[in-house]
Amino acid sequence: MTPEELSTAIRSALQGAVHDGQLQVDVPADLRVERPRQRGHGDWATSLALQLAKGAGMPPRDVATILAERIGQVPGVAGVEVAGPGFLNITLDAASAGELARTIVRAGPAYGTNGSEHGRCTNVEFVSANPTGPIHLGGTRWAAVGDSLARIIEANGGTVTREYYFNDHGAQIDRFSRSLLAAAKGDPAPEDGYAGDYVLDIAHRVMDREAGILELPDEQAQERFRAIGVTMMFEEIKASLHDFGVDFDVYFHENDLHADGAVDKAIARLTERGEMFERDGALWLRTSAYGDDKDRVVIRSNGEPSYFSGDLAYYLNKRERGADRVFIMLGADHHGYIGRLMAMCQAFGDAPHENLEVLIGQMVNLVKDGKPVRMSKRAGTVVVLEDLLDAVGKDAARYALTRSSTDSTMDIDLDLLTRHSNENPVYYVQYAHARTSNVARLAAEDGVARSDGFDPSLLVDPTEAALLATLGDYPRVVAQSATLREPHRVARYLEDLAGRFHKWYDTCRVRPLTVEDEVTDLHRTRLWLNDATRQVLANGLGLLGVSAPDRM
RNA sequence: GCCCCCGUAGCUCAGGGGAUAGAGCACCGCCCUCCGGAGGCGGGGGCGUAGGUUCGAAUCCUACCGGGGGCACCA
Repeated sequence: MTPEELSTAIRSALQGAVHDGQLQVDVPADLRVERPRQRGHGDWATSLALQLAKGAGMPPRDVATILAERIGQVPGVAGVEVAGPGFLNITLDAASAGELARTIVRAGPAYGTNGSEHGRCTNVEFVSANPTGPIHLGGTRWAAVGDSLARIIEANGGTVTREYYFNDHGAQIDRFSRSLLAAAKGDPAPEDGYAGDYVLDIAHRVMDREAGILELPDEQAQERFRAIGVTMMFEEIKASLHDFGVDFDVYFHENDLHADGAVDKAIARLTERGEMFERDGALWLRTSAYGDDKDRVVIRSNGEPSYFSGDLAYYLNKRERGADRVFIMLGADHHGYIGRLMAMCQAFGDAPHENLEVLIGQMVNLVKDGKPVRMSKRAGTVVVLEDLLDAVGKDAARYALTRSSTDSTMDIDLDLLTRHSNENPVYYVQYAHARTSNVARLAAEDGVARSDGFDPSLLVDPTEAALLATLGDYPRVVAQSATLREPHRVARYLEDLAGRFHKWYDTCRVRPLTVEDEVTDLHRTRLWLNDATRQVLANGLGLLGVSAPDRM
């Protein structure tokens, strides 16, 4: 029995009590069972009676008693107990609980998925780092989290477009190309330019590609450096993201919005809607009408479009390409941007926080010996995606960046990058998966086969009940991670599951102790449970973009 | 001044109102003649402060304290 099935059964029990006049309450829309923290409080618990007591005009324990009697009749429920102020603690019979192992194995990769996002197309824009250098830690965090979130929404049945906004239009590109030119000439980097070995590296590669580029007049040379250098940088970013397991469906160039008239179109649309106005020689969007602090310039008084103009066009473009919902993931240093983006959304006639969501992630700090380290090119403490990848590998890097909430600033310890340590919880989870693989392999050698027997009533060990209950939680974790946009919940869940598995493994053998011992249904049934665990670990790790190794 | 995020164990962090607040790491002590000890068992220690809402608050609200990040005709 899955927790969903149990919840449904409880709902029926409640409806029955209402129907028979035992209780006079509204049946709540959200009715669910929870895993009690304490052992001894049953397999599942609900505080339903406590919630209903007031409306029913009865003491909570009386409500609980009425419900307990009815829930106790549900097939598969071994016992119901009224506890404390009115909790209902429910124990399933082993057979009913154990059936879940077979359900999971049969569902395979589909276990935990659902259709709640079916028919909805979400455009997820993340990373979007400027092509003026490698991806820093902040962008790396978004790469991991954004890709996971995309996977999770897909697991909820949604269609996702992963999108990278490639900012190749404005002043920072000029600074980058001037920096390349300066580096090529052996001059120091411009005041407001970019420094670092990678600039010199790109400059050299541009010169290799285009011999004689330095013979050109500065202006033309700079333009060549821009065109070639930006493309090279872009390819590098793409390649390192790929190595990180993140591939975008669309790399969108800001330049195109300006070149193909998309900006003009967006402005025309907003003008039609009466949202634009002129002041001081500039063209403005009246974002203050929709909650923004102030109005925002779209075309500057010098005739140049502002950065914001690209956002207008880009949003419209995404919607016209079929996105029902647009996610934009930004660093905390951009939180001040939310107001104008939401106002823009509304100005287009869309629903803010429905058609558009801005997800803010806090910063990543570099730490050494518990002390913050400023990222400094001179000190060699700039850490980029490749550094993290080289140091700990894709799995550990992605896991570490995904396992905590994006609401918290994150510290990355510099020592981790040099120590190659096994402290990462990812190994705990991966090891559990490797163990399940090992057990399955050895069981097969011993002639233990799932197909020969399955008797879930044999799964009576407390560690088996705990493992089963945790396995049953997985679908809700996937659903909740999606609705809250919080991939870290999957990671935390996997750590819990891995722990339950390790404890079970320590207590319950899947294979006979020796070759002389007979293979029984207990062994076979436990193999089902082992394989179910393996499946869920693999499914969950997949959502994080982390591999599920058979050996470590 | 205004806005956003955070403050939970020595450290890094989970805990979207529920029972005795958890995990990893670190520290101490144990556990395979038995599926991989990258494991398991036990121990010490914690919700920034003060109010409020609630049968019940780490969780919701308010104020304050502390830390981080923002408040451009820059991108």
